[in-house]
Amino acid sequence: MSKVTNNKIINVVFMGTPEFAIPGLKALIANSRYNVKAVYTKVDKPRGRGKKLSASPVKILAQEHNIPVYQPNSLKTEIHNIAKINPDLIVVIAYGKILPREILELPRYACINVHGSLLPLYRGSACLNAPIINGDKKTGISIMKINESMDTGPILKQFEIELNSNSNLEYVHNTLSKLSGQVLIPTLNDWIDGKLEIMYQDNDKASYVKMLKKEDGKIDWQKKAITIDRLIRGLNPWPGTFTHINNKLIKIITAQVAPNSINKNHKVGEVFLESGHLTVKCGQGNLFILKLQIEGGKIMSSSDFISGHSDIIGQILK
RNA sequence: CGCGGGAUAGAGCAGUUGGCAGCUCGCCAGGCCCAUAACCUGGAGGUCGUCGGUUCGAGUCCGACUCCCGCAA
Repeated sequence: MSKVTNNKIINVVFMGTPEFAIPGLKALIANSRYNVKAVYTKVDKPRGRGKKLSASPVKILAQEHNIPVYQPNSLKTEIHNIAKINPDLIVVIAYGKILPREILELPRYACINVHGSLLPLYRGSACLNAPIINGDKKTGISIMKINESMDTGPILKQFEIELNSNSNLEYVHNTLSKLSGQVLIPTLNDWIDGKLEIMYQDNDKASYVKMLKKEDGKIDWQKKAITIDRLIRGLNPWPGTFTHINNKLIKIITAQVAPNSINKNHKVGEVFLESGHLTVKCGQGNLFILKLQIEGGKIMSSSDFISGHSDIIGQILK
């Protein structure tokens, strides 16, 4: 064990795909102790209208810095290539693929993952959404050593942020993403310099969140207003929450639980006006709809919507 | 060439078989009331996305283009 800080350049392979991984990759690129030798990201997929091929944010950033980009379908065929790169460290942020054991064993400072929840809570891919949907008071990021199963490895460090009744997915995503960019380098430094004690996860307290499907955003008006509001905050802007009126799709962008004082005789899912707000009766309580989006239209405030659709008052959403 | 919807007043929308450009909200001026996200009267605000075609006449029919959006990924 040496007390002298190791100033040797750390060769890094970075693996990541979406916007969430960008601050972390930027931090690595900007720091002179780390040398990003290669970037792994998911293959370009047809996205958007017209099904045009589009590159991941991580790929675009890597190319801007002339870092070699690899996009294999499976990492199993890449073991040889990564061994050739001979990284001291592999950093994984939202890559979207499982790393085979042989790769885990390659770098001497291991494979380190930044996960968007306070593990052992919310292992899995919907880790950003789950705390909001469940109404948690806090969430955060866990920087951990990857082992063979999903998000179960020992934790190097955790960083918390607070949530309140207005926190939405966009806030959690942006805040945690930015936070990961700030804390990644100090944590890696401590790890490499042997200053960290790793903490094993308590499997009894663990939970797993499945990958979100579009259908998860369908609003069930039978549920409590507060539950629906959490769902809306936890799923927007992506994958979004929606309902139907007259067989037309309406996305609910933002809402707010209405005061308890309203207690009129409406059916569940019925739309009515209350103090100028577009309001929906829920299984318990009422929900003010603040912003929505109709098929083919842009996001608009509910008051704008009412201007041209006053006939929806009294209709039932389903 | 993945499927589909749309562009009309500041905002949201309607506009039938081509025939004077409309509605709700907002805005401006005035009025009313103890009072209101209330009501009354008056007013401003449009090259109907762009270009071309058909027609005596096009928001409306035909063609091309630009932009926006839902599905799907």
